[in-house]
Amino acid sequence: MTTINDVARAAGVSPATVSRVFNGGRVTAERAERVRRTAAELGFAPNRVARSLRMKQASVIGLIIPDIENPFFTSLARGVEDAAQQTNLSVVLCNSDEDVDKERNYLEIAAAEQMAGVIVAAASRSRTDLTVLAQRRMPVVAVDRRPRGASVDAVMVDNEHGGEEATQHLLSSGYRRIACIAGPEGTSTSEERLAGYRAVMRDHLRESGAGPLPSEWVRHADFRVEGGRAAMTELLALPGELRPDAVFVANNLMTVGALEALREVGIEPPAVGVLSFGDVPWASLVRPSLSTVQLPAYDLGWTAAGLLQERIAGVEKPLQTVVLRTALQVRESTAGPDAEPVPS
Amino acid sequence: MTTINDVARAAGVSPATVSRVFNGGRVTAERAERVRRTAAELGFAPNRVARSLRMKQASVIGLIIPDIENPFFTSLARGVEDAAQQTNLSVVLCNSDEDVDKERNYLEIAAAEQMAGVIVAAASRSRTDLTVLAQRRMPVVAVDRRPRGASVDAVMVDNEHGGEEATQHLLSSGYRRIACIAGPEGTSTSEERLAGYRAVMRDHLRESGAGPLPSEWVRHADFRVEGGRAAMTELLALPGELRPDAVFVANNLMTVGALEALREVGIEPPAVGVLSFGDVPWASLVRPSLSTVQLPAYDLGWTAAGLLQERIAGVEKPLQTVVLRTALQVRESTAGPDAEPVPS
DNA sequence: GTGAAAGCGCTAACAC
DNA sequence: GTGTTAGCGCTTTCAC
Repeated sequence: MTTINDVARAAGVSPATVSRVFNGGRVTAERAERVRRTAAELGFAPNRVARSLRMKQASVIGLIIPDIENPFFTSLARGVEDAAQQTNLSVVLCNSDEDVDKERNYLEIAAAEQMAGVIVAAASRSRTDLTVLAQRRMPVVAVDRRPRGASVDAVMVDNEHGGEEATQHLLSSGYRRIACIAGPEGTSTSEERLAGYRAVMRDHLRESGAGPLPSEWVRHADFRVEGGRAAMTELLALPGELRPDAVFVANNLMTVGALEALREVGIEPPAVGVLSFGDVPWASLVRPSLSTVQLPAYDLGWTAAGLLQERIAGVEKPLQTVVLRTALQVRESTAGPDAEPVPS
Repeated sequence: MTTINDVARAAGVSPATVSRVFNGGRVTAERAERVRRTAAELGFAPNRVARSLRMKQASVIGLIIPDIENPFFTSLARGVEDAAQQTNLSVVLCNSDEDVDKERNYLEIAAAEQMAGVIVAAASRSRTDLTVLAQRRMPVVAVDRRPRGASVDAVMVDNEHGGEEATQHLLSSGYRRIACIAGPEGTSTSEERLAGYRAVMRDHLRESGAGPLPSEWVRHADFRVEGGRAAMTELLALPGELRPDAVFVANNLMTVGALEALREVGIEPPAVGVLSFGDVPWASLVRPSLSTVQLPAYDLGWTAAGLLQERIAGVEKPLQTVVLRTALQVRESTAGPDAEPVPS
C-alpha cells in the first residue's frame, strides 16, 4: 500500500505538501502537478482511516432504519444516498429490525466509528436513546419518527393530517363503521395517524348522535404483514352493528395482511373499504386497486440528508422540524359500500 | 472523549493492560475487573478508527448490491446481516444502482476504509473490476453474479437449471410459443437463465420438427419494471404464429412490467402463461397468482457471509463456488393456454 | 509556499 | 502478567 510518504519521497517534496495537494492547501501549480502525477503512477489512494483518526471525523454518514425490507424505508434510503453523493459522503445503512437493542448497538458503532453524522428513523419513540451521539456532539437528524425528548433536527410526515384525510375520505364514500388498524403503541407515526382518525370519527359520531367511538374499532398491531392479517380477522369477527364496513390501515405491510384476511373470507373491497397509509409496492397489480395515503419517502430521505449536511458543515441555527405533506390517492378499494364490484 | 489512556491512568494500570482486557489478552481477574469498572464509570468506548488504523483492518464488511429496492437483494442483505452479527461484524450496505462507476467508487471506499472484506453482487459480469480489492489482498465473495476472470469465492444460484425447469414446466402445461424476456446482455444471471431456456426450447423444437428458435422470442431488457413492460408490449405485437402464448421472465421486476402490459391489452394469465424468475413481493395479492422460480436470496447472503468470515479469519483453502438450487413454485399463471380463467 | 515535527487512540513487540 | 515503547498514515501547527 502506497502512503503519502511514498508519494512525497518519489516526488521530492514533503508529506505535508502531498496532503495539501489533496486537500486544497496552497501549493504552486507546478509542484501540485508533479505530486498528482507521481501519486497516479504509484496508484496512491488516501487512507481514510488514518484521515478519520486525525480529523476525528469520517466522511461517512450512518442511516439507521427499522426495516430494510419495507419499501418505504428503501425509498427513503435512496433519497439519502442521492443527496449524500452530491457532497462525496458515503452512506452506511444499518437495519435495526425494530429492535431497540440492535439499534443501540448501531448507534454505538456510529459513535465509535466517528461518523460525520447520523440519520435515524427510530425504532421506538420512547425507548430510542440518542444521548450516545449527543454526548459526542455528533450531528443527528431524526426522520419519520422523533424520539421523545431528543433535541435534534427532524423531518417528519404530517401523519395526523394524513389520518384525517383518509378517514374523511372513507366517510365521504359512504362508509360508516370505520375501523383502524394502528401500529405498535408508542410509535409516534402510529399515534399521530390514529389521532387523525379519532378526531374525524369523533366529530362524525357526535354530529350523527351515534355515541362514542367503539373501542373495538381500534386495533394495535406490529406494522408487519402478519399483524395486519390478525387484526383484520379480529375485526371481521365483531358481532352485528360493530362489524366494520371499512378499515383504515396505518401502514403498507399491515394492509397486505388485511387484504389477505379479507380474501380468506371471500370479501373483496370496496364492499369493505380499505385505505392504506403508505403505498403498497406493485399496487398496480393488486385488484381492486388500492386507495392509499402516499408518503413522500424519497423526499424525506433527501431532505434529512440536506439538513444533516448543513449541520456537518457547521451551520449554526435553531433546531428545525420539517413536516412533509401526504397525498391522498383515491383508487378502487374505497369506492363505497354499495359500489359496483370491480370487474376483474 | 475518554481514551484507553484515561482509563489506564484512572485504574492505575498501563494502556496495554486496558487493551488486553478488551481484546482477550492475559490479565489477572482482579485487575481486569478493576479496569472494566473504571471503564464503565468513565463511559469509555474503544475508538474503532484508531483500532482500524493500527490493525490495518476494520470490523466492518461491505455489501455492494445493484438495487436496494429489489426485494431479492434486501432479502439477501438480511441474510448477510444476520450471519455477520454472529461474529460482531457490522455490515455497510452500498447501492451501486447497476452502475459500474458508482460500483467502482464503492469498491474504492471499501479499500480505503480497509474493510475486513466485501461481498459483492456485481453490476456487470464483464466490466466490474475487483482488482482494487485483490491488490490489497482483501477477502471478497461474489454473490449471485461472478465477474469474469475474478478469482474469488462465490455463492451462486443455479440459474441455468432454474431456466430449464421453468421452460420445461411451461411446455408441460401445454404452451408452445414460449418467449423469454431476459436481462441485460452481459449479466451472468441473465445469460444463464436464458441458456436454460434456449436449451430446453431447442430440444423441444427439434423433436417437434418445428425449425429453429425464432430470434424474436428473446428480448433483452434492463431488469426493471419499465423494461419488462416494453418487452412484453413488443412480444404482443408480433404477427400471427410468432405471437407467444407464454413468457418466461428473467426477473421479478420485469415480471411486474410484463403483467401490466398484458393487462393493458386485456389479457389475463394463464391465457398467456407467465412464469417469473424470482418471487414478486406480495405475490399472494396478485390475481391470478404467479408461478415463480423461487430464489434462495436469504441463504445466498447467509452463505456468502459465512465464506467471507472464514477468509477473514485466515482460513487457507482453494477458491470455492457454492451453487444454491432454485425451487419451482407452480401457481395459477401457468395453468395452460386452455385452462379455465381464474375466478376473481 | 514549504518542511519538520507532533500527535490522533490504539495494538503488538519486547523487555522485565 | 505487566509496562514501555514504537509506530499505523494522516493533518496541522509552527517556523522559515
